[in-house]
Amino acid sequence: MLTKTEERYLKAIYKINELWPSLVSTNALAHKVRTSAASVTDMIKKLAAKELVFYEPYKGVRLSAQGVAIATQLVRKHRLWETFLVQKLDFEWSEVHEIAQHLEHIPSEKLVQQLDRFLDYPKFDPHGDPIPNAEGKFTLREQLLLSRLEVGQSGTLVRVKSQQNDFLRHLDKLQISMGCTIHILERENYDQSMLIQIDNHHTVMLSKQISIMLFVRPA
Amino acid sequence: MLTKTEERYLKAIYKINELWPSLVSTNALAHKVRTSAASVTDMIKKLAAKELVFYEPYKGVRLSAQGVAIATQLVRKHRLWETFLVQKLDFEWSEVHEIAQHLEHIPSEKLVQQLDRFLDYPKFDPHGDPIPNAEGKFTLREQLLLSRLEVGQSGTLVRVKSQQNDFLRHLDKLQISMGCTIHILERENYDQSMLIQIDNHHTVMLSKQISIMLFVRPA
DNA sequence: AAATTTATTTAGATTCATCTAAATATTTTT
DNA sequence: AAAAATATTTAGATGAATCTAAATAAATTT
Repeated sequence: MLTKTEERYLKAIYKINELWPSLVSTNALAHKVRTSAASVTDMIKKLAAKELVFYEPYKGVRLSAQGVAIATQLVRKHRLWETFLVQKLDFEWSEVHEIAQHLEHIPSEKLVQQLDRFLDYPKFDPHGDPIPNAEGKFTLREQLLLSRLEVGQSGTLVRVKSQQNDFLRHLDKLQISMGCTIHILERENYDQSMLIQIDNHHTVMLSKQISIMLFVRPA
Repeated sequence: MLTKTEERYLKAIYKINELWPSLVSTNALAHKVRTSAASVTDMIKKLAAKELVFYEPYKGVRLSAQGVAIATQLVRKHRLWETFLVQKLDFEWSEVHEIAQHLEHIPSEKLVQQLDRFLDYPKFDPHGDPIPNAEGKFTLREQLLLSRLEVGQSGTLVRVKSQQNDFLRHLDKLQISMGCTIHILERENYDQSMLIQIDNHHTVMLSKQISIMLFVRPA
């Protein structure tokens, strides 16, 4: 049985590796779990002793097959709970990440299974992230960074790249929500900001910073 | 902010005190939280320093008003989660206690509130235990130990006194479930066992041991 | 009331996850 | 390739929750 902390590290390694597929550095991991590099080294050794990661001192760490399996189940639980909180308990998408961080560590195979069934086996969570099934498999959708769309093109918002509270609440303010249609009206060359129209309705300026955080399915 | 362990102790004191309204002894508490008396003494001092309990060395411990408030909220969360697991996720009443032990420590005021709403403000959990509301108040129903009913009398099962897995599964086997009608047909004098009829249908022998674990509302 | 038994507390050690500071390895700059 | 900067590991300490063993207090028995 793993401690909550061990699970946190495994999932952090998984997530970093998802973005940057290579050995995960001690520092990157320390940043992700908000602790010191020294603590990370300690924990990595523990996980290596349990054969959940492969570790080469000074080089970095990567998950073993077993480590991947555990991390995937954590991601599954996290995303199912987020879906539950939004769909059933009327939470905002900006509120659920933190609570799901706790819920994902509740130990019960049956709980996840029944939750999945209760939600009718959702494939994506409120942020558009894919939900692994019981076997750890998940669907990848066609997706493209909004910043890559050309002027004149349109896309449907299918995923956001950050769960940060203030980022999501900013999107709320702009009335940008999952599934909305975004049409590119203009693009400024000097700062890559873009003028967009949302759901054929209102028009807003989007900074590059934001446009690289949104995934769309091109129309 | 309290640790999960501190919360466990507070709730344990609350529950022991509920059954035996007096100072809670170190040993009783040690037994309840399955640890040593020495550990309990340590923890009690910590809780006393936080003014959540009043502690007299060698005499015992009792909750302060603040301690009662926290314990009551834990009971509330525990019972709401149990209700959720049975009503929404199709768990058996014998399976939910352990999972709820974990869920009750998830920190989020809004989570409890929304869960309560989602369940439509239930007053009792699957074992018939009253669910405190957000203010900590709960309803007491008229209830009587089944063992106190006379031959010829009937009652409706409204509460069970234990959450133990094997006890509840034994009731399942006897087809005794919450809300069923129990009619006393005979009582043996030498061991206080009773012959009962359930829902005007099948007939079984109940040992005293079991009859003192069931609360009924007399018909 | 003294002796014995039982309950409780104290003392000292252990494990987990963390920290800071110092040492060492690696990478980058010059 | 040497120097400087950065990243990583080691060493030693800390706080939380636990343990065992020993000391002490309270309750019970004789």
